[in-house]
Amino acid sequence: MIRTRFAPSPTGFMHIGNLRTALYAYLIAKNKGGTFILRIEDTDRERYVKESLDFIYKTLQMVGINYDEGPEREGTSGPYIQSMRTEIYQKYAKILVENKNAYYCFCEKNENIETENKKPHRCDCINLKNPTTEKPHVIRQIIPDGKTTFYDVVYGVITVDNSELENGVLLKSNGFPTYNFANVVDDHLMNITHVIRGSEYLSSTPKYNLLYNAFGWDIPVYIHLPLILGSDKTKLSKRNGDANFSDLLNEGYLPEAIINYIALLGWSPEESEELFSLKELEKKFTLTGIGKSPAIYDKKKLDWFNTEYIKKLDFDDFYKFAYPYLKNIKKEVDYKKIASFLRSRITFFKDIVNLVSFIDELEDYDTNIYIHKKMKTDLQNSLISLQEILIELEKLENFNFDNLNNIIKLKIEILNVKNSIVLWPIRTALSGKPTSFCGAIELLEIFGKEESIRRIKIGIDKIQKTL
RNA sequence: GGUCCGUUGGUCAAGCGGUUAAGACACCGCCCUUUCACGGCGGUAACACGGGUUCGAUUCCCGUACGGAUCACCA
Repeated sequence: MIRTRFAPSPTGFMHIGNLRTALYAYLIAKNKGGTFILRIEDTDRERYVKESLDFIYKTLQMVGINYDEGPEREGTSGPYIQSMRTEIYQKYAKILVENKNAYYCFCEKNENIETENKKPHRCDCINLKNPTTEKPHVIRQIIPDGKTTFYDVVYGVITVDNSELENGVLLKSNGFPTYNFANVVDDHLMNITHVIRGSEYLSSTPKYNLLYNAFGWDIPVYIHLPLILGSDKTKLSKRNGDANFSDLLNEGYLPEAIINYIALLGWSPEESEELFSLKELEKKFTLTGIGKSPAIYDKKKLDWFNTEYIKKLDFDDFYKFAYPYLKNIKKEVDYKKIASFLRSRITFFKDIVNLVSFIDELEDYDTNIYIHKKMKTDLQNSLISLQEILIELEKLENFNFDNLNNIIKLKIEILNVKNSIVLWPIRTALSGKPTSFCGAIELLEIFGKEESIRRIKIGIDKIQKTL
């Protein structure tokens, strides 16, 4: 039975990289009917940010990643918040001291870190005969001589010389465990079978193995995930594309689109299909599909997923999301009709604002937009079309699609011209824009008699002035 | 700087000794069409470099270059 966990620390926003780690851990468990656990690693009291816990819960909930065990959802090995387990870590740290796999250390905290010529911490505290534990101290791991080899599912066999490894702190002087230690203890106590985390932990993995060995515990399966980089190939940041879940939501991305996109950042399915719901991902996820080279986060593709998911929305949901933007239209128009035209034309719901702006206000426009090579229109024939159609519109009472369609078809026949020579000028006069979300007849219907005639007259007037 | 990891089109990526080197996004063109969009069809574009191994290397090995990670009483 597979048991995986997502173990975020509540120190900030839910970053896209973290979300992907959560997603993969979830998928790896669910693909095999396993258990997915959420564990909060809040052992750093200084960096603790209260709101970030909410971000974590809310994000997972919104994207549909439900944990089987975790805070508020206790399973067999809780509590799942590390700050509530400090005695456990202290107990296990003492066991290691008794084992001679750890020792009390009274060294000063290493504040100024030099990046060059760093030597792993080794100190004489290890030789102290009867350390007085009343004095401030930490407990450090003892790194034996030799080499450590481990296997990672995506990166393969990796060997590191132990001299590279530090006698790392296990228990801080304030009694809290460090990440490394709490992580190992909890993963064992919670029976985690597969450890899924970012590849930045690759180089500290040997220390974990040494810890497992010191306790005589089984080593879990390691699955390190390639990094996600920004557009400039450096670590994601505000400058190169940013990416935390709530920002993306605010920008107008749907949770389904975000999940689908990040699922494909570092993993590829066996078939070439790319549009997957969470449920489908659960079925299709494979360890062999995980790549090892870093992926660059590119919003262009996310945009595409978003337009796809918007198109997939059923009309009622689409309308629900579109309504806040549609209701800002002052003119009395048929929102649902407009919404139906918008469906395949937006990447974000906020795009509606610009697409629809001409409805309330006919902006001043250049008569050049009447001239369209492919539509075979120029100012002269546009003028004639508008003048001719105006006469008919003034006679027509009910501006419904069929009526409008009939008189326009008839007019086209009488004038004996290409459809577009009549339709393009109408569309242009009504919208005042080179493009619009629907065509001439639909616009006439939306605007109704009075406004349609007003705009066509403006168009006629403008063209006459230009000529 | 030490150690570890990576390198297929602009981006995501298949490939796992012999292929016309998939597919997706983006871009361009054509078709459809009353504009735009949707949809359909097509196109441009890649194996970082140098040595090996091999009958044959994108694929295996070794260097080089470039990129990244890590080296905290942070996770």
